[in-house]
Amino acid sequence: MQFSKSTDYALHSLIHLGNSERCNNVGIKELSAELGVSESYLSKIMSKLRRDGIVRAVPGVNGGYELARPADQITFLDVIQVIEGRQKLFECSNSSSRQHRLLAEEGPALRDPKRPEKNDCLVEKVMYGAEQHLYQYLREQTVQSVLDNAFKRCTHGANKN
Amino acid sequence: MQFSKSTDYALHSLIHLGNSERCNNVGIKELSAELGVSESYLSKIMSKLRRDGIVRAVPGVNGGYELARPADQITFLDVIQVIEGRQKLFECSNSSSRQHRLLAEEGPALRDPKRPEKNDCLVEKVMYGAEQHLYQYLREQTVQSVLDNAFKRCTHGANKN
DNA sequence: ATATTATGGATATCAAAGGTCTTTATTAAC
DNA sequence: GTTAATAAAGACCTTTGATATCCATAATAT
Ligand code: SF4
Ligand code: SF4
Repeated sequence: MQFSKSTDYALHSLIHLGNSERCNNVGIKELSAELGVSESYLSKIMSKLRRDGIVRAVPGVNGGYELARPADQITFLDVIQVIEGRQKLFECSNSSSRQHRLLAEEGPALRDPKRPEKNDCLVEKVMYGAEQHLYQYLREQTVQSVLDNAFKRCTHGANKN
Repeated sequence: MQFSKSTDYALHSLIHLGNSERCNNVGIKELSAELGVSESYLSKIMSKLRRDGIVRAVPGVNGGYELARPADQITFLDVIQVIEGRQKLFECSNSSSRQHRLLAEEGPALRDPKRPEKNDCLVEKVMYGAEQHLYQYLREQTVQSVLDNAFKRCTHGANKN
């Protein structure tokens, strides 16, 4: 249960793009040098980000990447979901076991009344809650907020001396 | 970014143990049949849980497993950390890159004053926050709470008809 | 003693992450 | 138009980790 290196790279790339908004179109060469990751591999990641509308890309001379929208509208959750995929945090593997009947079909009379037969699983419900808590937090963290904090600390440190 | 099947199995095993507190010592055979998982594999998982003090085990005739402490003191976080390990959700892979200097060493004068040079990384700080949010939620979810909910739903369904 | 049960190690299998290389398509500049 | 620069996409490889099985060993009740 850990985020992949690709997510790491994607986040750092976006932070660099956000910090280079002056001269648009940052090339893969620059990103690669900045992060210390091979151009080949990093370009794969950038392509993913482009397909998902996080960045724009233009090929050719003086081409490169730029953020597709303001940095304060690119959340950590956005990035993580692009790179890691949108699968659920927990996916039941054996819903046909005997266990299942106890936890998800307990009330044999509770079936028809109102709601049909949604996800009544109690374990999944807990895990779904965990997912939502995590996502809610990650939705509030943006590329811009990291840049702001870096800037804030910089000036604050300067003032202090 | 998904919990492993092992975590799934571990949780279901513990739920079953918690539900069978009457007749102590549930054998691996019973657990295996209940979950539909091979005895070999499941026993590995149970061993892990035992080494970490989640369950007790006794070998020999009429041996088996039982919860090592009350079900309301076994949290989802406990189980997840035993099975998935205690690694951090995000671990920086290239803290020697140029990027790093911008984000973690920005204030060149902020070094000595008070705190030495702790984890000043802004990205890790965000991810650590995510981890704490997730963990806090998972700490509140116990094996017992799942059982309670199952029981509650059962009786409620019975009353309704 | 013997049957039963958990433990630990060795090993096999498979999918995914991580990474490289080559070819193609697109653009700017000459 | 030609050319150089650049991103995109696909084929490939390697390493790692999850999943899973089997067997030999230790412990326990009868
Ligand atoms: S109770 Fe939920 S998690 Fe367990 S087997 Fe049924 S659906 Fe899956
Ligand atoms: S800024 Fe943080 S995450 Fe980025 S390279 Fe430095 S330590 Fe790692």
